[in-house]
Amino acid sequence: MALRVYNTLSARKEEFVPLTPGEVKMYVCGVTVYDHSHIGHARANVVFDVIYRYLRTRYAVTYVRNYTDIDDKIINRANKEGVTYDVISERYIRAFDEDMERLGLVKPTIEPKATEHIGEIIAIVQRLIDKGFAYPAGGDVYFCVEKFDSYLKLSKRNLDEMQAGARIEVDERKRHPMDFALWKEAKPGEPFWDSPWGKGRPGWHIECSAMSMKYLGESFDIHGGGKDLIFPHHENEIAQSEAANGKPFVKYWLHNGFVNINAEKMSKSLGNFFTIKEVLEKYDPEVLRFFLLSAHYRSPLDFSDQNLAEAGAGLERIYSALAAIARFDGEMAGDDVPAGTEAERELHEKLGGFMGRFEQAMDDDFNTAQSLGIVFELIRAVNRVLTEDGGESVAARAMFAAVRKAVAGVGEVLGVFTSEPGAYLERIKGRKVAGMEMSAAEIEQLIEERAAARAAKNFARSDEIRDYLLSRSILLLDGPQGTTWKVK
RNA sequence: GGCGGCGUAGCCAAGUGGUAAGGCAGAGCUCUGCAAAAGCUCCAUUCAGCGGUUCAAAUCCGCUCGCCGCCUCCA
Repeated sequence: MALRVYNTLSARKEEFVPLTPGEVKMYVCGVTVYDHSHIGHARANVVFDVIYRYLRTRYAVTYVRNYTDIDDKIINRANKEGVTYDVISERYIRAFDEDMERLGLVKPTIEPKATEHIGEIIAIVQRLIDKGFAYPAGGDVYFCVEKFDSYLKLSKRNLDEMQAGARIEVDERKRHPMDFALWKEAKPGEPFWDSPWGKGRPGWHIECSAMSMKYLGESFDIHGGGKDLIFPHHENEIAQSEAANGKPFVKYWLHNGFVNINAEKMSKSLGNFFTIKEVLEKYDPEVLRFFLLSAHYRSPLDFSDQNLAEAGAGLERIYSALAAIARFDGEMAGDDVPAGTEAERELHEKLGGFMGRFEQAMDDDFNTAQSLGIVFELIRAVNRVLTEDGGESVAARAMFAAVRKAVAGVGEVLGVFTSEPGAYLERIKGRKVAGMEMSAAEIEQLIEERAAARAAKNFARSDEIRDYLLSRSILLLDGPQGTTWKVK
């Protein structure tokens, strides 16, 4: 089945056909590095990480994700701290890289920095001036939006209406209020690069045009970012790039939805944001990732403790099942092992359609929420075989091996289920225990005491211990191999 | 004011013309000394509301209500 993606430019789902068969060139706007990244950044980056991972299974993908390492906010922060701009940008590039690594993102093919492409930026600005799309004004250079006919085709607005609602301070040197800066003259004390228009630095949007053009060419397949970048950032990128090159810039524009807090957008200006660092102190990175993929990437996603806890419960259910089948070291035996019981037949059926259904979900505009539902269905079938038949049969063992392989395959695309199941469960347990007043050793000791009481049929004492532990959120699980415990 | 999106069970969330996935929570049963976990069964005659198109609509169209986003830096 063919991959279909929602293209912001056409405002609908389209079949994905790369410009060059077999190859995909993809650019995603990274972060402006002036502070720690928050959950909204986590979502955008995880979403495009999954898109990249999925595309990789079918195409030779070149994935570029930039760092915008020169900008007003970086300069402001540097001034506040009394350091140079690059101290700030380097610090937060490291912080971003750390966050992304913890969230299990694969590295893009290329991670260029704006400041390393000043020459390319100047060349484009010059070309735009030569072609009459831009004009110098003082030490600034502006892009002339009226010269670019299809301006606002991505955000689907029109210039006149924009003016009516605009609250921007109009610079006298601009010919049209919506003209935007390609190059900004350096004020005293600001970092600068030499240019034909004097000392200055790039405007906000031009760096993405320069870097995408350099690494992916004048026309490429996919450009991504958060919904809030549609205007003005991506709109202006289109204007600059298409005016300079005289050809279509990007074929498919993909935009992810916001992370909300109480149904409101998480943002710096509202002050209602959580940094990735803070959240990872409380939740396992894989739980956060699982949560971010539990909704379709274009939908808004409400961030709350309850929702994170639910994601954690779901992920734990999957890992528990994987841990339960880990002890069966069955071999892959193909489809020819006859399934005996009804539960085995059900598992066989779920297993047979699994990868196809997963791909179908992902082919429909990267529907990760649906794909997780498919995983849960498989897991239930596994658990059923486990409880009803014990999972000892040759057929069951063979299917368990296939389940492990299938889940690993899905995990490779989604970037979850990548831990060894037992290790994951221990990790989660350890995280919960760390926040409690009881140590694991104390718990183990009480469990031993309870085992002795049970052996002596002293159920009153046995239950007393269990209730006591339960009051401390410790749940006991009696199994054939003895008693284990987990934190509620 | 302009443009855009969303509203599916107690909660989260798929489904965009063919008769409501999945998860969390909850109830009953099996298992168990009793529990827990797991499994099984149940849990939306209905998709914000009202009209319309259609053999058929949560899905298409119109209107109403509610929420949100962009138009200023933002993932």
